[in-house]
Order: sequence, then structure tokens, then C-alpha cells
Amino acid sequence: MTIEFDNNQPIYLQIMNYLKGEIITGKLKPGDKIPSVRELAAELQINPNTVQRTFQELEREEIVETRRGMGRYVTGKEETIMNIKKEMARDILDRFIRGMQELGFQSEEIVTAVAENIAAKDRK
Amino acid sequence: MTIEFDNNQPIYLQIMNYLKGEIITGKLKPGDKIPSVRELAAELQINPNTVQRTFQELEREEIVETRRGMGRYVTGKEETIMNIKKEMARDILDRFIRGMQELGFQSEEIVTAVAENIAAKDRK
Amino acid sequence: MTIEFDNNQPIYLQIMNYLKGEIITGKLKPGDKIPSVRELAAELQINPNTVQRTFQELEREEIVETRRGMGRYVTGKEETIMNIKKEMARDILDRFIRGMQELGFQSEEIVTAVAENIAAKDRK
Amino acid sequence: MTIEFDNNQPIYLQIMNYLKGEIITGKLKPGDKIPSVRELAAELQINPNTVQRTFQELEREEIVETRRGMGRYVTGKEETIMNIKKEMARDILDRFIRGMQELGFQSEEIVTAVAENIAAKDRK
DNA sequence: GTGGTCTAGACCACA
DNA sequence: GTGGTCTAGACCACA
Repeated sequence: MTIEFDNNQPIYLQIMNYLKGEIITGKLKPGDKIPSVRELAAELQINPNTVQRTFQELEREEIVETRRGMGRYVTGKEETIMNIKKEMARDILDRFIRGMQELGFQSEEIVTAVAENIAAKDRK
Repeated sequence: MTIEFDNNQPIYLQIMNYLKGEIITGKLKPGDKIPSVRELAAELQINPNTVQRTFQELEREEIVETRRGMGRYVTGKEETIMNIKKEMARDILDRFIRGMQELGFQSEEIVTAVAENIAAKDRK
Repeated sequence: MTIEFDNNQPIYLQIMNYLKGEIITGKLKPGDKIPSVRELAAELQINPNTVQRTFQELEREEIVETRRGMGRYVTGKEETIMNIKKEMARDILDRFIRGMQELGFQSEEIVTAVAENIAAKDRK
Repeated sequence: MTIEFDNNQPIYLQIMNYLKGEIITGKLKPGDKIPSVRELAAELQINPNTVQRTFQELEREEIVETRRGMGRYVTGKEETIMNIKKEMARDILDRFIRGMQELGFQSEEIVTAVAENIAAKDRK
């Protein structure tokens, strides 16, 4: 497990997004144990406090559960995970469409732009 | 002129984006005078330093020009404006596609999602 | 026997309170044998160390007695049990009244709130 | 402003409860500025990080708002404050009644106990 | 071993 | 000045 940190976003958020991605795409499954604070801190070479913060946020979003003294686990509630995925997707979509409209793009132009752009990327 | 500020982004960036939007969509035209630091600060009820910073950045991007003693004006170079528009659009697009892919969406799913979502919004 | 564990309190305390409740309400009677550490740990699916700790505390409070080689038993001293009940009740009461006063409730309001709330629950 | 810290609860929670109390009872009013992280840390003689944590939690509960670079303020939404108060009261009440019932007390006994206990305290 | 809290102190972006 | 993030490291309760 490695994450390339980018300086424009807090580290704890980057780890959060990384883990959310792993969970949403099923690489981390419901009930799976996630690394301990110390383990992950050592692996990513960052301070344990930063990892701690990441985990607390994930817990607050109910994506992760703590079992006292036994470590942390991906939530068993698949529904929660599906909801997170939907929420994130809707969020990204809304922000995108709003952004394009603010730039003055018409509906069809937006759809075309996405289609072309993706096609171009897939060709690579 | 009012902007609903969102806490997750620096105010000066939010004003920048707002003004860029006004320019790109032609509500502010090349050569138009823009408000003074004091005026805008009073109107938006924010610190003049923040407005100052906004204008500095817009100047750095050559979207706005200062004429000594006469105030600030939207650049007359339409090409610059077109470029800004393209840049912003590409940025938004890239971020969007990357985000959706991280959530595990396939290319076609992304295009469909955009098309449907826009159609739904246009119906409203 | 099942306990719904709540993450904000140590498990051993939650088991203690559960067992105290059973004893105080007479479901476990003076002289009754209580389960062994292993049995209870297996049943509740928790670490035997945790159960051990629970029993130690109950012994310290003289609610439970160990008979060498024969297991643990609810104390025969009914007085002890009565005292525990009183202590627990006073504790709960004090915490409740203090809490409501901190929220700015007046004495009569507190009494009324309890009376109404209980009446509402009994109706269900 | 002084808080007597008690060792059984995290400091950040004790400050939170203190501030919530001040807000709910109207000593801190909607829109009031609350002390800065550094100020409060100095006053309570604790680490700024601990205060920071307190404030972040209050923000998450929407009791407090940050205005960038200008400090933090009690939320202007009086409704939010009322809701917090109601929630806290219901919580305390429920926990109390459940606790007494687990001890085997009947409904009338609970009401009587509260009434007597409060009367006794008021006499002091 | 595992998580939770806290101190001490630094550095940065923002207003 | 104000908040946000992070490091380094300690100590504790719990399992």
C-alpha cells in the first residue's frame, strides 16, 4: 500500500479518499480488518496522529468500525457503502455540471465534451 | 452582486472563480471596468486584503489589467479569455472523469450518467 | 444471554452493570452460581481477560464470591445487594438531576418532564 | 472562564459540555464570538490542539461557525441551539428512566424518587 | 497489541 | 491575528 501524496490537500484527507476508493471498488470488503494506526503510520511514513485522524473521520462517516482492543474493520453494512458511493458520485456530477454551466456551456456541449474526452483517454 | 461563500475554499479563490465566470460568459466584457478593492470589499463584506489578493491573481493570469489611477479593467485580449475558458473547462472535465473512475465507473457509465443527469435537470 | 455493547463504555463495565441488574432484580438470586470465565467469554464472544476483569470488580464490590474449585456465586448477603441497589439508584438520580440543571431546567420542570415521559412510555 | 477538569472524561469533551451549557442557557448568544484557539488554551492552561479539537467537534454539531481569519462564532441559527437542547434533555431523560427500570423501579417509584430528591436538594 | 488523549511546538494559508 | 495541519512522542485504558 502506497499513496502518492500531493501537497494541495491534507494528508489525512488523501488517505481517507484512498481508503474510501478501496472500499467502494471492493478491494476492501465489508468486515475486512484495516491496518492499525501504528502499522499504517509506519507504512506510509507519516505520524500516527495523522492516521488516527483519518480513521476517526471514516468512523464518523460509519464506513469503518472500531472493535475495542481488536482493531478497526470495514463496516458490515453494505448499504452504508452503497450510499457513500452514490453520494460521492452525485456530488462529483453536480459539481461538474454546475461548473460547466457557469462557464457558459450548453447541455449538449457538456455531454459531447465528456464523451469525446473519455474516448480520447481510453485510446491512450 | 452576492456570492455564497463556502468554507472549504479560500474566499479569494471563490471570488476569482466568480469573476472569471462573469467574464467568460460575457456578463463582464473585454474593457469593462471592474469595481475597486474598497467597493467590492464593502459589497461582499469581506476584508479588503482578500479582494486585493483576488485582483492580484487575476492580474497574474492577465485577465485583468490595471490602468494607473483609473482602476482595473477586464483585459481587451479576447484570446486570453478564450484560453482561460478552455483551461477551466479542461480542468473541470479532468477532475470529473478522474473522480468517477476512482469510484469504479466505466467509461460508458460515466457518459450515460452525465446525459441522464443533465436531461433530468433541464426538465426542471 | 446477550448484551448489546455500546462503544462509549468499556465492555467490562457494561457486563458488570448487566450482571448487577440481574442480581438486583432477582433474576440472579443470592447463592446462585454464575457462569465461568470461559463460558461467559464464549457466549458473549469477547476476550476472557475482559470477563476476568468483570468478575474481579464484582468481587471487589463483594457482590460475587469465589469458592475455591467450585466457581463463583452471587453473594449470600442480601444487605450488600440492597446497598448496591441504593448506590446505583442514587448515582443515576444525581447524574440525571445535575444534567438537567446544567441544561437550565427548573426543579418543577424536571419533575414534570419525568412524569410525562414515563406516562408516555407506559402507554406504549 | 474556568473549568474544573475531572479526570474521568477527556478534557476536550469537558470543554465542549461547558460551552454547550453556556450556549444553551443563553450566556453565550447566537452570533457571539467565542475565544480563539490560542486565547482559550492560554486561559485554561491546556494545549491549543486540545482546544482545536473541542472547536472542531462543536463545528461538526453546527453549534459554532468559523469565519475564515476572523474567529469562531456561536451559530446564528437559534433552531439548531433549541434542537441541541431538546436532544440533550431527551437523552438524559431516557438514560435515566432506562437505568431506574433496569434496577427494578416501578414508574411511580421513579417519579417519587425524583420529586423527593430534588426537594431535598432545593432545601439545602 | 490497539485505540484514545494529550502535550509541545512548528509551519502554512488566509484575512 | 486566526484557524488548519502535521510531527514527535508520551501515557493510559482496554482486550
